[in-house]
Amino acid sequence: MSLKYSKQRQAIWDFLKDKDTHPTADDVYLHVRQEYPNISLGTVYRNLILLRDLGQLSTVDIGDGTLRYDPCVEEHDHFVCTKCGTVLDIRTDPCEHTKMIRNTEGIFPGVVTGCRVLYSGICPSCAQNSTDD
Amino acid sequence: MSLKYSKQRQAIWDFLKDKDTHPTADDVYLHVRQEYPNISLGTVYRNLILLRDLGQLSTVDIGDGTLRYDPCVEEHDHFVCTKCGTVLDIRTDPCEHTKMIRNTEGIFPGVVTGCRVLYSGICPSCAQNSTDD
DNA sequence: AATGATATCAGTAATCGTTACTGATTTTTG
DNA sequence: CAAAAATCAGTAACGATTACTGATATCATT
Repeated sequence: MSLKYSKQRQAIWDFLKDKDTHPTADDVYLHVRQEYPNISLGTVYRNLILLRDLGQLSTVDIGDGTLRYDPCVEEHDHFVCTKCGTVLDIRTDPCEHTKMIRNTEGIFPGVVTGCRVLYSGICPSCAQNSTDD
Repeated sequence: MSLKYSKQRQAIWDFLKDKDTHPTADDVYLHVRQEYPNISLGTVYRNLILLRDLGQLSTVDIGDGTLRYDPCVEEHDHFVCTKCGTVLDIRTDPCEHTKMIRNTEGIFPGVVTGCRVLYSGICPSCAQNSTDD
C-alpha cells in the first residue's frame, strides 16, 4: 500500500496500528525514538498528518489541547475519564448517529452531515479502585 | 453578585452575556479594547477563566485549536459549519442526553456522567447562499 | 479621608502543541 | 549509475494560552 518506503513512517504506523489507547503525537515520538533514536518530532507530526490525510488513521480531540491519534477510522464515539484522563472507545449502534442527525435536522434549518459524541465519567479502572478503599 | 469591581471584567461580561455567536478570547479582546484601549489580552483570558470557574459561562471546543466562550451554562449541543466555521447552538430535547448516557452505560462498564455532542454540516446561511447560484 | 490588605491590572515573557522551513540524505525511476 | 523525487533530522516559527512582574485600584477599618 501507500507505505512504500521510509522506515520511520512504518515504525510510526506499526506502533499505532493495534493501539486503542489514543496516543498523542508525543507518545508516538517517545516510543518510536526507542527504535530510531534520532527521529524528529517534526517527522512524527508530518507522518501522522499524512496518514490521516490518506484516511489511514483518525484524530480525536477531547478538548485538553492535545490531539490523540486513533488507528480506527470507522465512526465511533469516545469516553474520557475525568479522573485519570484515559480515552476509551464507545461503539453504540451505528444507526444511533443517523437518528441523532435526522432528529437534529428536524429542529435546525441547516444541513447536518456528521456528529461526534464525547462521553465523560469514571472509567472502569478508576471505578474499581475507588470501591477498593 | 460576584462582579463587585473591575470595569474590565464587567465589560468582558457585558460583551459576552447576550451573545450566541461563541466568540473566541481574541474576539472578546478586540471588542473590549474599543472601550478600554489598553486592556491586556492576559486580562481577558484571566477573567474568562475566572468567570468559567464561577460557573457564569461555559467553554466550547470545536476542535479548531481555539476555545469559544458561551454565556449559556445550561447543557446544550453545538453545530459547526464546515464552510464558514460558524458555531450555532443546538437544543434537542434535554432527556436525549439522559437516554444516550443510559444507553451507553448499558454497553460500557464505567460510570457515565456527561456527554457533549458536536454536529457538523452546512449552516442555514451557507446553505442559502449555495442555492443562489 | 488615611491605612493596610487584597484584587486586579497592563505588559511581557514563557509554555505548549503544532507547523513550516532548511539543506542533507535516501529512495525510486530510467 | 545518474537525475528526480520523496523523506529525513534539526530547528525555527507560530498561535493560543498561561505565568510572572511590579504598579494601580478597590475594599474594610478606623
